[in-house]
Amino acid sequence: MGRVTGDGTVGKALEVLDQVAAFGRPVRFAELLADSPFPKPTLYRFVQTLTSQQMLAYDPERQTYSPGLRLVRLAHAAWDQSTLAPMARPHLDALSAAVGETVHLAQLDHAQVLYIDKRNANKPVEMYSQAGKIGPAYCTGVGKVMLAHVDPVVAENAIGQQSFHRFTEHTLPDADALRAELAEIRANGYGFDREEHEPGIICIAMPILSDTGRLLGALSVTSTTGRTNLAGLESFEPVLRETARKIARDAANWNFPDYNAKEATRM
Amino acid sequence: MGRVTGDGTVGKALEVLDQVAAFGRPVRFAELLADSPFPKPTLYRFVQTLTSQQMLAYDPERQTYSPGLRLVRLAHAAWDQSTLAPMARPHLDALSAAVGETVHLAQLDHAQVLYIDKRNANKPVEMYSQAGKIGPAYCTGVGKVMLAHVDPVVAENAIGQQSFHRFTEHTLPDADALRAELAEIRANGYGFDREEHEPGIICIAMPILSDTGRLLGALSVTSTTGRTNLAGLESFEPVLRETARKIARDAANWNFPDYNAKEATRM
DNA sequence: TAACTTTGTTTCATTATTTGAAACTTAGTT
DNA sequence: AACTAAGTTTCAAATAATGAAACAAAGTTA
Repeated sequence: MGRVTGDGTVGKALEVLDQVAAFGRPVRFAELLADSPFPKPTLYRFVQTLTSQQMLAYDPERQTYSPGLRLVRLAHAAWDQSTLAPMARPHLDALSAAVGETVHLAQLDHAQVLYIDKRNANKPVEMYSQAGKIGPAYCTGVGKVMLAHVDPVVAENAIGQQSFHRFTEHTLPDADALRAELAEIRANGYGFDREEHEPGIICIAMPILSDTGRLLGALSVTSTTGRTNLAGLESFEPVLRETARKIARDAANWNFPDYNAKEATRM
Repeated sequence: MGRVTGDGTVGKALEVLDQVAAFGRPVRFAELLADSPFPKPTLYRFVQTLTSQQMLAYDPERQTYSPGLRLVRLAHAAWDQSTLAPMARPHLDALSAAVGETVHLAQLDHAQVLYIDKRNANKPVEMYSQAGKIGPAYCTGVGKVMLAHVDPVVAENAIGQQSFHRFTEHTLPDADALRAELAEIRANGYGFDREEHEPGIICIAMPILSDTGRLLGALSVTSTTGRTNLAGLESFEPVLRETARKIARDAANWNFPDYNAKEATRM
């Protein structure tokens, strides 16, 4: 299943890392090999290298590999430096308290939705379980509002990569339906998920835009058809809009051009 | 500051990734170069490759690099597959409710403590902020109980890597003091942090051991000298021990030898 | 016990990639 | 216009990756 990796040895090694992560459970060398574009010794050395680098963890008893702890360390830095999450946190807390429903914060990653934070109304803990999770862009509220507001070239590219798998009878069936929906979202300024991903699950989603109009991420409030309906969710629009604005404001001030803090040393 | 990387090109690229993560803020190419063992074009290509692989994110406006979103995706898999966190979660919830204080779940990573989950008694949200964080082993409760119960070769190696920076007047000053403390912890079965890392902060820590005695991780309950003392914390010992036992039990059953689930395909 | 099978590991000549001094480009000074 | 600093490209030499084949170890079957 040779992908068009490029990027030399490093790219290939990372492809192996993705493969292990995708298995979702400890995996044996032979299982990787059966699905690998690489010949046996090549794959073997990649796995050895990644393990020695703590990017993979090896269980000698079961002879299995899993994603390694170094990834958790590195991701902590990524989450803290490269996402909206740290500065959005207090605003998410407030939003969650205000609406009393599950709240998501997401960013666009490649052509997918990456959830970077979450508040679960009732039991407010379940978090890392969601942060880092990815979802489809074409059938989630946050996905659609982000596609609607991102650079058109990026959007078209992303649209071309959607699977348009029909999760429910309300799932948008193809690229044209999605494009029409995106136009409507642009007109309104926000969007809905009308049971397009899971039956009974609806949400209202709001883009987070910088003052120059650049897409930063998206917020959503999720509920069920048993508890409310789209009109009910629409009543959250003002607080959602305000929260998005605050996050965008804080985001503008955060990337502190603080380049005097650490002076270049030798050279 | 050339480390003994080894592992060829992949190892070097990951070293660069660590360097970017360590900066803790968006960083320019020249800043990396000033602190890099690699010559300019070599570092340049690593950064290019990592960026193209989404392991780094590039901000063209500011010409800065940060850890990339792919790390967040990968870490989600790592956290879910390679840590105690998923199966420990309900037990942590229960423990947190029982003791009403901040609770940590940690694992040993290399010679450091890696916090993989947390319950904050009062405001129970603040999580990913802690998951992925690392801490010193020689002056934290979880660090010491883990060093006390891990394979002696690993422990000695880890002891050799501790900095023994004197955070407070109670910080253990050197390897010998630490070894004595570890012996005492082994005798008791659990340990304390006696304001060794931060003044006023104390904790009781309990190792999580498999039925064969292998170290899996550690739990701790943290409080302040204002609210309680070591004797007060010691009253949590039974519930801590029981929680550790339950997590170990679930851990034994989880690594489902489920190798019929996905059959190797071609080959 | 011996033959077979499966899985994991090592070898080594060939091939392809990485390497880095130097040169070049671009943008921002002075 | 001359200078400077940061980023980018070039290309021959040095190095590392490659993978067919052989090997070792563990488990299975006869």
